[in-house]
Amino acid sequence: MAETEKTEVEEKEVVSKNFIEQIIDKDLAEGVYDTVHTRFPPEPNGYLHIGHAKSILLNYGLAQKYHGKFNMRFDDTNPTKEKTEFVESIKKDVEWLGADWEDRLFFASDYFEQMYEGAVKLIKKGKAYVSDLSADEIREYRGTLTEPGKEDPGSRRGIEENLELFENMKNGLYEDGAKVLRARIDMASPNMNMRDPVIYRVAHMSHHNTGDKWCIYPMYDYAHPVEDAIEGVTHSICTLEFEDHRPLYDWVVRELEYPHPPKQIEFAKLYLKNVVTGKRYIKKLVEEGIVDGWDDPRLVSIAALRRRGFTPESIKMFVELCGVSKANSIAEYPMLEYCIREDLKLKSPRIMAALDPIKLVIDNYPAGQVEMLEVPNNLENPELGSRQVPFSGELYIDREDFMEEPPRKYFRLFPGNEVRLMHAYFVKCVGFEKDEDGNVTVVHVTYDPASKGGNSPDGRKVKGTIHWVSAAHAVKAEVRLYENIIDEEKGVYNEEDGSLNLNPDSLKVLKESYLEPVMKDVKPEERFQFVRQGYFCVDSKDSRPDALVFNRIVSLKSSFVLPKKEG
RNA sequence: AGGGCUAUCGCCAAACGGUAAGGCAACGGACUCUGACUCCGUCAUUUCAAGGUUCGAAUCCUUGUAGCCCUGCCA
Repeated sequence: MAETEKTEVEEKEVVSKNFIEQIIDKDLAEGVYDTVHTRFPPEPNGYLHIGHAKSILLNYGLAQKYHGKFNMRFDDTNPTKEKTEFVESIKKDVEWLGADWEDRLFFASDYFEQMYEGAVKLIKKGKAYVSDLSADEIREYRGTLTEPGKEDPGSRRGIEENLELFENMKNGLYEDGAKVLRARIDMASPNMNMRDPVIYRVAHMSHHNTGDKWCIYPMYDYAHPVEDAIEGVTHSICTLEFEDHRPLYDWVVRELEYPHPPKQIEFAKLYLKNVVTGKRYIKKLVEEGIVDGWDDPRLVSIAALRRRGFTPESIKMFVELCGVSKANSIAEYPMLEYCIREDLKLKSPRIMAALDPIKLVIDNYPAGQVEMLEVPNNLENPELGSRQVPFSGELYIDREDFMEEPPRKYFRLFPGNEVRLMHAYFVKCVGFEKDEDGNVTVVHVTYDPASKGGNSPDGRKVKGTIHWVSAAHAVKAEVRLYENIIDEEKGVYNEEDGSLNLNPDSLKVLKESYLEPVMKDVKPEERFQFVRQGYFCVDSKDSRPDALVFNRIVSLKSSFVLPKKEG
């Protein structure tokens, strides 16, 4: 006991901190901050996917770990892209993942007044000016990656005039695009973001939150640091592509003289190999009816993962396994599969199901007899209790558990072979029937009554144990099996036309599977292991009490591969 | 000489000048009433490359190379 405790402590010490935690530790130690306050700031312009889960869980996890706070904030500064529909779906997804923002749900648009005042302050300091340049002209004046930009004529305006013009912008005197407010920084900066970035634009458009109150809207680079500062965020965590924006972020908090300026830290996004996350691609799949909406179980939106049957715990395990760094990287899907198997292993009951059923007839079983067998729900977790399973002389088994001519090392049913019916009896194959197409329809066996419970008193062994359901008692269900929607051989994108390389077999629907009778009262989102088949989840969208639908979340690992048939 | 960032096993990722953790995957084997689980074993003499500093380098220096990001009135 003392021994194991010691090793556990040692193992804990080995767990190293990621680079963000190291920065936070340093900040705390040096007194830069005395608390940790993070936030998840999505723009409500689409559905969240697995990549967002990393950001959500990272930010929430840090707040928890350091006993700090985590805010939920919608970064809704561009009314042309945002919809209330998305704020609702995002809230649902974040909640489902378990990231609790308590009473701190915010909208950037709630700060429009303060942002406006901040802009006025910049103008008064001579740090911002109104520009008359068109979008095209601004681009021209900006210069290129190798040449410096030119001064904007508006830059020469006096403070009073800028103040007046900016107020006019706010009051709706100008058309969209006629004027912008620019920060005065450095038109010759090697960092393009510092070449007098636009910080306010005119847009006469209704906003999902503020309606028609405003016709000028702040740009991300100006708005974001202000939002963070207002909320008391300490560590503003974002993705790598914003590294070049950090000097601007720092410029804003400095010029606005916030007493406790937040700090931006960038980390690498989470990508999954052979997975589509691009909005326009998914939109196309939905429109073409290739997938059943944004929550199609083959997709990796949070809603899709939820519908497929992934648990929040498994997603959390996955992002933690992936780690946090600044190196662009692509995780492999089997890592996610590992996490859901690991999470469900002890949590979910294990039941028997014949997905692609064929009849098994026990020739010597007393006609009409039914035995009730007591079967544990999870051998590895006794807390899950047990259930009654009816056994009779006519069962369904899976088609793949019988072969007329077995290859070497095939342990299941074939003429003359004896196997165990799980939790029941030894049976020996004595024959089979085929239809006119040559498909096996019925397998005939005889059973050994002495082997009840699954072992023979004479000590003889069988190599195979197969699952079954009693035909007369079985519950019929639809079962959907999934593969990657992408053809993994070819990769995600077609090199010629940029289209997706789709896997035509990504969805396999089994209309007539048979499950144990306990399954008849199952609820949406309930999860089970179907013995030897994988983990399954009751579909929340299509399943009905009288027409059950199951999604396979993930198959079980298997080291068994059918040898190729010679010839 | 535009700027910024990154490079450690097939994939992720530690190591912070003291002699390459761990996980996923894979492969052996044991166990097994799930060909699952579990267990045991194998899997980087070498860290993008080449030089240099040092008793000692993945870590420091030099010079290269490769990849990602930046020229929205998007975020």
